[in-house]
Amino acid sequence: MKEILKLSNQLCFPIYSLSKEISNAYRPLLESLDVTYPQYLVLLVLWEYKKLNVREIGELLHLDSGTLTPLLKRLEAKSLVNRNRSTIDERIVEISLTHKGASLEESAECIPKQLKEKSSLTDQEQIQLTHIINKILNTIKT
Amino acid sequence: MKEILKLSNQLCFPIYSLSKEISNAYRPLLESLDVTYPQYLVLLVLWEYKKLNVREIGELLHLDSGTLTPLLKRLEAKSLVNRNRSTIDERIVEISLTHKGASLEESAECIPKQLKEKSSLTDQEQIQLTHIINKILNTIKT
DNA sequence: TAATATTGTATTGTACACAATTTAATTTTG
DNA sequence: CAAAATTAAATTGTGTACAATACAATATTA
Repeated sequence: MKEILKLSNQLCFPIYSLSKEISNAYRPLLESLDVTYPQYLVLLVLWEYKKLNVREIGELLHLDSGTLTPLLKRLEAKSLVNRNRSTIDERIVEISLTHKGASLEESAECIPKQLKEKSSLTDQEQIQLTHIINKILNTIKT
Repeated sequence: MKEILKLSNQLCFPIYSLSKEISNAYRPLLESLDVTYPQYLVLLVLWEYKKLNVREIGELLHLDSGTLTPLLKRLEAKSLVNRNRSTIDERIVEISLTHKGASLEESAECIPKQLKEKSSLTDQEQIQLTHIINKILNTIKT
């Protein structure tokens, strides 16, 4: 058995596991909002930027249209967002919050703190972690 | 706009992005083996442990039967693993490597180094990262 | 030992995630 | 200005991921 191929020697695996566990940790917190974790991320950027088209959301969240189109349709079905084709450039679909979607921000406010408590990290560790991850992200992109 | 809900203030998001980018970074390297990243993880544990049942693989990789059953069937269809129901306890399905699956380890040997180069991390940073991630993983599990 | 509980896997349903392709609209350029 | 190139979404197909459920086999216990 090649030592280098042992699971415990893979850097990728803890990251992969952690990402899944984070989604799982969000699930109960997002239940009251009736959204999934990726849907919550879309709401986050819409609360921040008010109005974005599909491409812009994809750039912010690193998601492509094959993921976003059905996800946004589900948010639309829940009356959380509006999907409107731009009249200036009809290729573009503008996504905006409905009143209901915008008002959900109030209920979401308590979520980040709850997650941070679950993570049990010190501020120092959180800064280190973000720094290292961003370093990888900046170089890994082909 | 609540500052705490800004995307850039979320710890979860870089982890989520990084996990996806790692899968993407593996894709071209795994193409020659004709496996996906989760399939590669299954092969990793099989190369290490030789023989595991479905439950054991799930515990090692934090995956449930709903994910593993079809994934293992795909590996079986590629003639990389055998699925055999245990004669001692017929509920158990033992997963073992075929000759082809075992021999793939040779070709995989070069992959971890290539990934590590893509990450551009120093050994020190890699240790820090693993440490912090494991700290979160140990506490986040409900 | 018969009734009950637990265990291990499979199945079903919903929701990402991304490659590849398609379609329509806009821009570029010859 | 028309042909070609580019752009933005949507669609299709494959493959995870997980909750919930089903089901059969084994273990427990009254």
